[in-house]
Amino acid sequence: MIDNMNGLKRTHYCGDVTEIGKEVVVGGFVQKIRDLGNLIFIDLRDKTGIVQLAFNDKTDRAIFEKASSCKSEYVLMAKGVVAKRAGVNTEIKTGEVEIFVSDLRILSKAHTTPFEIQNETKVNEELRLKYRYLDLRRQTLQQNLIMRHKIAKAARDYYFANDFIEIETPMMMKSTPEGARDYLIPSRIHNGKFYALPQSPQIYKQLLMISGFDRYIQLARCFRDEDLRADRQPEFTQIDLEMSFVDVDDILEMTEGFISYLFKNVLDIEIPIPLPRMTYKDAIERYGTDKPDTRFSMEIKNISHLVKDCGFGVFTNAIKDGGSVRAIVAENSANVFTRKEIDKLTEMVRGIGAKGLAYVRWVDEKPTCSFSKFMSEDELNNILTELNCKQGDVVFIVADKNSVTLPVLGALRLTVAKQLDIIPNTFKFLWVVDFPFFEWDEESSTWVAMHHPFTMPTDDTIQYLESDPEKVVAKAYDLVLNGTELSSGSIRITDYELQQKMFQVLGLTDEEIQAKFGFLVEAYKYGAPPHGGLGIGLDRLAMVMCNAESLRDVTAFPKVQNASELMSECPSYVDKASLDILGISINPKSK
RNA sequence: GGCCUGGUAGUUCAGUUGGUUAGAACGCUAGCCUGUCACGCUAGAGGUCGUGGGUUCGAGCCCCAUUCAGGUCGCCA
Repeated sequence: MIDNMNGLKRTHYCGDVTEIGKEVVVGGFVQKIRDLGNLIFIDLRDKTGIVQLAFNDKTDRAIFEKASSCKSEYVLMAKGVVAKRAGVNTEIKTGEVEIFVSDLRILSKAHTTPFEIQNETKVNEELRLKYRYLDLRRQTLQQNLIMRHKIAKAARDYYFANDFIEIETPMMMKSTPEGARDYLIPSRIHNGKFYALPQSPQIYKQLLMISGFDRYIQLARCFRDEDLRADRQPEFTQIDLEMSFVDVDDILEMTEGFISYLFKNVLDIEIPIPLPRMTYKDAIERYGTDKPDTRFSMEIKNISHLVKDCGFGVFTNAIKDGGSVRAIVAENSANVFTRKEIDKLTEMVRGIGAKGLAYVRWVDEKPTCSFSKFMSEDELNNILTELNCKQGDVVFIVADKNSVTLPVLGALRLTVAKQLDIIPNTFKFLWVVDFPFFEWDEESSTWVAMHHPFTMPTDDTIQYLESDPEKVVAKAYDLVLNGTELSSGSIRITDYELQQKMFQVLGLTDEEIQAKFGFLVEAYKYGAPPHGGLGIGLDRLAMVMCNAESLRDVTAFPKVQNASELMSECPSYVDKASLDILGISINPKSK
C-alpha cells in the first residue's frame, strides 16, 4: 500500500530548507537511510539538493515504523519543523539543519536500482544509458541540463532584445544530396518520394531574409546521418540566426555581444571582447588545424630552411618533394617523454598518416636525437636555437607533405599538452576568418565549396573567381572555443548573376542547379538584402561550459556510437503493413 | 568500412605460469544499535566469467569467430 498526498502541499525544495523553526513540506527521492536503532535519518533528494529528515521512535511510533520501512529511491513527502542539527555536514547546502518529521507519506516504492544513484559514478555508461531516466537523477547530469537550459534562455533573451524574432522552419524538407547524408522520411501519399530532416535550416533562413524578416533566430534541431563522435550526435541543436543589411563585422560583433552576455549571466565570467581573430592560413600554419586550442602555445614551427641541406634523407626528400619539416617544442617534458613514451607517440602519429616521428630529447648536458648520425652538431644547435630550446625540453619533428606535417603536428600538440597537463582551465574564444572558398576534390577532380556555394567571396578576391579559384577567399567565419568548433557562418551571395557564375565554377549543370535548389536561386531574382548569419552549436557550447567530456553528458536522451538509443532501442523494425503503406520493401544489406 | 581498447556477483574491480569450492568493496536481505551524515557491528543471499567454437587431463586465463560498448580514421557542403 502506498500513501496519497492529500492535505500536503509542497512548500520548499529540499535544497532550500534553511529557516530553523519553520514548518515545511518537502518531496523527493530517498538518497540514503541511516538507521541507528531508535533513531533514523533519511537524506531526501530533489533537483535542488538534499535535506535530512529525522525520526525518533519515542516521539511517534507509527511514523518511525514507516520511516524504517523506506528504502533507497522511494518517493516521499514529509511535513515537519526545521531544527538545528546536532552535527554539521559541510558537504551540502542544508548541512546545518534537519526536518523533524510529523507527517510522512510513501508516495511510491522503488525496486533496487540497477546501479546506485550517486553524483560521482564509475558505472559503465552503457548501463546508465539503458536506464537513462535513473542516470538523469544524478545531480551532475541535472546540473548539466539546467546549464543547457540557461544557455538557451540567455540566447533567446539576448537576441530577442536585439530585435531578432524566432521563426520555426520545417522539419520535413527537400533532400539536398550535397554535404552530409540526410535522414530520409518516406512519403505515404507520394509513393517513392522522400522528405529529408534538415541538416540545418540554411535555405529557409536565407529565404526569410528575402521575405524581409531582417533578423531571425531559431533554436533549431538539426540532423545528419553520419557516424558519431564524442562531440557529434546525429541530432543536435543550433542557435541558428540570420541578419539582413550586414557584412562580416556586424555578425561577429553581434555574436561577441552574445558570448559576453552569456558568460556573464550564466557563469559570471567576463569574456573580453572583441574576440581575437586569426586567418585560416595562420591557424593551419601555427596550429595545424582550423580550430586551434589557444589556451596554450606550443606552436608549430617550420624548420625546413635549417635542414634543407642536411644529410638526413627523410628531411631533405620531404622538402624536395614540395613538403616541409616542422616541429613543436614540449617544454620541460624530458622526464615525461622517455624513449618508451615517445614510441607511443610515434605509434599515434603513424595512425594518422605520418611515416614517423623524429625527436630531440634534451635531458642531460647534451641533447639526444633520433637523427644524430645524419646531422652535424652545429646543424642541430641551429635548430635548437631557432626553436628557443633549453635543457629539459623535447622537440618533435615531422617531415612530409604539408598536408601531413601540419595536421599531424596539430594532433600531436594536443596529445602532448594533455599528457603534460598544461592546458589551463579557461575559456579561449577565437574567430577563424578568411577561409579559402574552394578546395580541390581529388575524387571528383573538381573545385568544391569549402563552406557552401551560397557564400560570398571577399571584395578583393572576387575577381579571381573564374581565373584562379584557389585565390578566392570566402566571407566565412568559424567561432572556436578551446579547440572546439562552436559555430560556423558566412555572408551569402545575394546577386543572382554572381550565384550563376559560382555554380559554373563548381561545375554544376543548369539541370543540377534546378533540381537541387532551383527555388532558392529563383528567389534571389526578386530582390534580396545583403545578409548573412551563423549557427552556434548549443550542445557543444553546453559541453564546454559544463566541462563535460562528451555531448552525451549534456543531452537528455543521447544516441550511442552506432546512432541507436539504448533505452528505447531505436531504431526498430516496423511491421510489414506499415511498410506496404509506404510502398517500401527491405533488401538486407549484402556484406 | 579500417584500426585500437574493454566485457568476471546488482555495481566497481582483483583473479599469479592454464590447476581444489572464482574473491574484495559498495549495494541487497535479516538482526543489533539514540545523533548519524561514506554511521557502526554481526550474519546471509547473490556468478552460464558477453556469446559460440577450438586447443588441453584441465580454460575466467591460450587460439579462432561473433556480439555489445567506447575511442579513433574514413565521413561530417
